[in-house]
Formats: sequence, C-alpha cells, structure tokens
Amino acid sequence: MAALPDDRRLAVLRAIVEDYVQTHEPVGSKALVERHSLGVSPATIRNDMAALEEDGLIAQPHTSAGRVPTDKGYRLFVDKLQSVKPLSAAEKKAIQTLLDGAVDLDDVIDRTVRTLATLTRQVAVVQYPSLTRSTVRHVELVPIGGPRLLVVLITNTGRVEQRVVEVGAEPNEALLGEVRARLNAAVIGKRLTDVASLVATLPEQFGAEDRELVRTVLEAIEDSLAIEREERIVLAGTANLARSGTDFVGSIGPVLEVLEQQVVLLKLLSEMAEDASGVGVLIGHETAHAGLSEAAVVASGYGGQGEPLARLAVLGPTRMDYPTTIAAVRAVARYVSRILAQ
Amino acid sequence: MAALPDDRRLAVLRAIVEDYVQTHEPVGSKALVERHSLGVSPATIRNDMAALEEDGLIAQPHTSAGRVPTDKGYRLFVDKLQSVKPLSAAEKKAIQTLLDGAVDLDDVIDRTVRTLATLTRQVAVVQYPSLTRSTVRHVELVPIGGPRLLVVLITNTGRVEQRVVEVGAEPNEALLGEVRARLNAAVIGKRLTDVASLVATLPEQFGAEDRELVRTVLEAIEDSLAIEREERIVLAGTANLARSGTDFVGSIGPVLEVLEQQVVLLKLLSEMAEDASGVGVLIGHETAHAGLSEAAVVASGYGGQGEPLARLAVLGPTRMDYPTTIAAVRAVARYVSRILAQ
DNA sequence: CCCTGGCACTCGCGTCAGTCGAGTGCCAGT
DNA sequence: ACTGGCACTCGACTGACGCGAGTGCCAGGG
Repeated sequence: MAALPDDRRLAVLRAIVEDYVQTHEPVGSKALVERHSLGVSPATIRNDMAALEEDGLIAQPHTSAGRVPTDKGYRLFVDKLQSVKPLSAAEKKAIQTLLDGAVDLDDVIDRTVRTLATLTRQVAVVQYPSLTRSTVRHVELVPIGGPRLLVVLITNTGRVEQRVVEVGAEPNEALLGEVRARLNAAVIGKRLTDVASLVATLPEQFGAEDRELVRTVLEAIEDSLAIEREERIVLAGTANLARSGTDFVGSIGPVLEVLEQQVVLLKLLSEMAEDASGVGVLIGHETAHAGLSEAAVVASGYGGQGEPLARLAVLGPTRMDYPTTIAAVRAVARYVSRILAQ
Repeated sequence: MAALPDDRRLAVLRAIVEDYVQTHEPVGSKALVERHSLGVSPATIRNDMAALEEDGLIAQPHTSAGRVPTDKGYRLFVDKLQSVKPLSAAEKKAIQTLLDGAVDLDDVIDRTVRTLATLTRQVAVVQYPSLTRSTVRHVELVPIGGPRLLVVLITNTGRVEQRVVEVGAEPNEALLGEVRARLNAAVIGKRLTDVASLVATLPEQFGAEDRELVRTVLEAIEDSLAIEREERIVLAGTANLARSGTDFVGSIGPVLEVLEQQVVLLKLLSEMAEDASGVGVLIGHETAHAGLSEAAVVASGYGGQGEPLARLAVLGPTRMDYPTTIAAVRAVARYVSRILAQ
C-alpha cells in the first residue's frame, strides 16, 4: 500500500525544511523531487505544497519563488517529523575534552557555554545554577578585623556567596560560635528558598544585646539570596550571529539587544516547557519577543535530579538544523549535570 | 596676520574629520566651505586636500568622491586637533545616578560597563581590577566540616577570592589559628604578586607534621592568584555595533569575534599607552588586529593612585566622535576610581 | 480518485545603456 | 597666494529588457 496522501504531505514538509535549512533558499517543487526520492512528479508536489500553504505551514516570499517553512511549519517539524540525530563519536569526545578538568563552578559554566557555542556554531546561553533551587551546604561567619564580619554561604552546587557586613562592635568569638552553630543547625541541607522562614525565630534565641548582630547577619544572608544577582547568565558565540548574518533579514541588532537584556532571556528560559527528553524549543514568534521573531531557542534544564537547577540553551535563526542542535543541547546538558553531581 | 597655510591645512583636516563623523559620507571641498567658515574658496581647499592626501592623512574611496580621514588622519586629529568636549551636566548626573548605590565590586563593574555603553552608545569594555596589582587586606581559613578548609582572600579592591581545599585530616583550631596569624602577618598590605615569595619560608616555621597542611593552604592561595581567572573582562553594548552597522564595511562578525576572545582584548588593553590625562586611543590598524581594522579603542586606567588597577575602554568604529567619547571614558574612569577608593 | 504532463502566467533578478551630478585636478588670471 | 573656470572621471540612479525559476490550472491517463 502506497503512502497515504497525508503522510506524503508531511514528508514534503520535512523535505522542504531540510532543504531550506541546508541551502538557505526557497525550495521549489522541481528541486524537491530531484533531491528527495518522493516517487511522484513535481506537479503532485505542487498540489501538496498548496495544501501545506493553506494550512499555514509554508509560505512563499514572492509570487514566483519557492516555498519557505513558516514558524508553524518548523514547529510541526520539530514536534513530529524530526528524528534526533545522535552525536558523532568525535563530537562526544569533544564535549568530554572541553568540559573535563574544570576547577570550579565558574569554570564549569564557562567551559559549558563555550562548548555549546563551538558545537552548534550558534549563540550559547547558560544560566547559573539558580540559588533558589539549591540547598545550603554550609554557612560560615568570619571576623575580618574590626567590626566587620564576612558571611559566607556555600551551596550544594559548589557556589560560594559572600557578603561583608558591618556589625556594631567587634563580636566575641564565643558569641560568633554560638550564632554559627545555631544558624547551621537551622539551615544545612535546606533549600535556599526556605532559609528566610527557617531563621525567622533565630534572633529570639539570643539575649537582647546580641539580637542586633544576629539580625544583621541574617539580613546579609537574605540579601545574598535576592534573585537579581544570582540569576546570572553567560553567553558565548555571539559572533556566530554575524556569520549567519543573512539569516536575519533585518539586522542582528535586535537579537543582540535581547541577548544583553538578561532579564528577558531569563524569563524566556524559565518559562519554557520541556518535552519528555528534557529539551524545549521556541520558534520565532513563540518567543513572544519582537527581536527574536526570526530566531529560535533550544533549551534544556541541567543539574539536579528531579527538577533542573538551571537551564542552558542555544539561540540561532529559525532556519537552524534542529535535529543536530537538539542533540547537542541535550548531550551537553547531560554531561554538565553529571559533572555537577560530583 | 592671517593663518599660515599649514595651520589651515590642519583646520581642513579637523573639519573633514568632524563632518565625516557627523554625516558618515565622504566630504567634498564645496560642502566643507559651506559648513565651516574657512574664509577661502573651494579651489583652495582642494589644494590643501591634495596636500593632506599626499601626507596620507585623508583618502578618497573613489576617484570622483569626497575625502575620508585615514587612520593616520584620525591619529593626528586625536593627538593635536581635538579639544576635549566637557560633559554636559546631564551626562555627569547620569554617571552619578547610574554608578551610585553599587553594593559590591561585581555591582560596581556591572554598573560601570553599562553606564559607559549607554553614555557613548558604543561597546564598553571593563577589565576587573587586576589581582596582581592589588594588595592583601585579609586572609581567612575556615574549617567547613571534615577535612575541608575554605581559604578566603580579600583584597583592597573589595574582591573576594575563595578556594575549598582538602587537607589530610580535620585540623585543630589551635593550629589553624597559628597558621592564620602567621599568614596574615606575612602578607597583609602586601601586593599579591609578592605573596608567593613572602610565604615561601612559612612551612618551615611549623612542625614536620603540620607542614603538609600549611603547604596545601599556600598552594590554594597561589592558585587563586593565577592570572587566568582574575583577568576577567565584562562587556556591554554589543548591540550598538549593529546599530552603527554601516560603519563596518565588512560584517561586524570579526569585531564580535575579537570581543569574545578576552585574551586578545586584555592584551590590547594592557599594552596601551596613555597620555597625560590618562586616556589612550588606538585607531584602526594600530590595534594590530585584523578584526579591528575599522575600529578604534578609547581606554583609560582606573582605580589605584599611582598606577591604575585595571582599565576600561570603549570600542567603536574609527569614525567615532573622539572628543565626546574620550570625555566620557575619562569621566567614568575617574568616578569609578573614586568609588573604589572608598 | 489520484497522479501526471503540459502550458500560460507571474515576477524577481541581473544586465546594459544612458544620464546625472558631485567632486576633482589643473591652469590661467588677479 | 588665492580664485574662478573648465574639462574630466566615475559612482549612483533609472528604465528597459530578457531570462529563468516557479506557480496554478486543466485535461487526460492509470
């Protein structure tokens, strides 16, 4: 039994996407039958194309030009048509080589974003592990001379946050030890989001004259937890945008602007849904951002067992090679997760 | 006495630079006399222009086009002809508003780079205060449970570096106090570059069984001082490159590539000479980098009294508004220095 | 019923010739 | 030393035109 018409239509869409991604030129019916063994004539393909256009999956830039996939067409391609391309051995090796040997969290993130950019030849985005989802490994209070105290908070992701606070007077070692002990007892192993409520009653456990000190320390800790500084993002490969310059009919300016507004990026990443394999894709207008109307984002969570600690992503033109990009993002996310688990 | 011909030639160069920067179009003799009150006829200007071209200060892109300054022309303009434009009150106010209220070093740097990008509408580059030129404010050793030790190093710029080290066994508090005291006595107030030699004899001051611990701690400190991580650079305003897209005849790709290679940028910044007012300028080929052949860098040191701790810079097309840019860079550098001094 | 070959039509793109005008270099004159 | 005049160059713009890729439609065949 021959393929049903509807099946063939989807095959045509897939062929159009693949050809267009490769050639960057509108693809016509004739070229399509030549490059793919569809077993039918150009005229038939034309009918299918007309139907696909009717459905809003493809469009023609000019009346006498070939067809180009629409955002909706890419969406269908990504959801239904693509078979994820496994990475080559060389690529797997490259990931390992590039990521191994990182000395600390900063280094891991740095290497990750570079690896992703190199691998996909597009813009890579990595969000720092969110403090709000991490747990407390240890809190330390260090007198650093005079009435100054260094408050250090270490998380299970290896992240170290510190603040210098001014306390009224030089605290004595015994009091400090007491505060340190109670503080750690209260928060170690707990999620950072819960810290604020967990330590709320702490000042009451101390004498009136010491409460001020305790409060100051707690304020510093809560300050460290304020999202703004923690929800940082690191970029790499922005030069790749210019390389595929013709991909953005406007200038790449709007895209660069979005990339600089970390808030926008963070919102985008945090709101993305992920499929079963842990990868999410936003295409063109789905990003709900004018500057990204010609861009697509492929993201995946990383770190953490159940819920990911943070996300990493690749941003490129909508006409990107989705199978390869998705495979790369997934592989890197998994590898980084494994490293962070150590 | 009328202006000497040679003086007028330079006035013509200045006029060409100013017009070209403003219009972004080759400027001809007729337009020049119309827009500037040079008091001579176009024909005379043409002669001067021919002489300037002879000297390699200007060039014509096409035989029948106006003249455009060469790198050499810009250089002369910057060195001899420009009168630095003082910032407007609004701009000064903007700098203060944007920079005040920073909570820590990261925040200061972050605000600085954004301010500079906003002010100049170009790409801003800020180098983190170099550790090698800073001095030690304090070293702290913190046991964080088990055989692990947190080594914290605080510099006079407010920078905090930390490492977690594994020591053989859980060290007792007394020994730790001893190490801490001797270490601090040896290095506080000293330059980071001198730390390594200053602590070289430290292990010998301890019993054989403790030397291993001391050595491990010292290694961690020296590790923290390795340049690679410290010589970091922060960027902002890359989208401005695209805005002035037509300024780069090629694509802006090569420029973005250079901006991503922090090593190249660092080398560039560190090797720049500065004039009496503390500002240095590199124009086009002077950057000795192909990707920047159409770009200029305006840099200034900041922080520190005698020698600057680090540099900040603005990068834009060679046809930038030098007087304004130089004024902005200088003002921001001074303001940041003042903040860091506190 | 679906597919096919054929055919007329559309329309973007590259080419080419021609014109226009800005800008130049040179020269003779004051 | 400066100026006005003049011939010349050459890039930018314009409109005409042919080419070719691609389409939509239609009638005919398995």
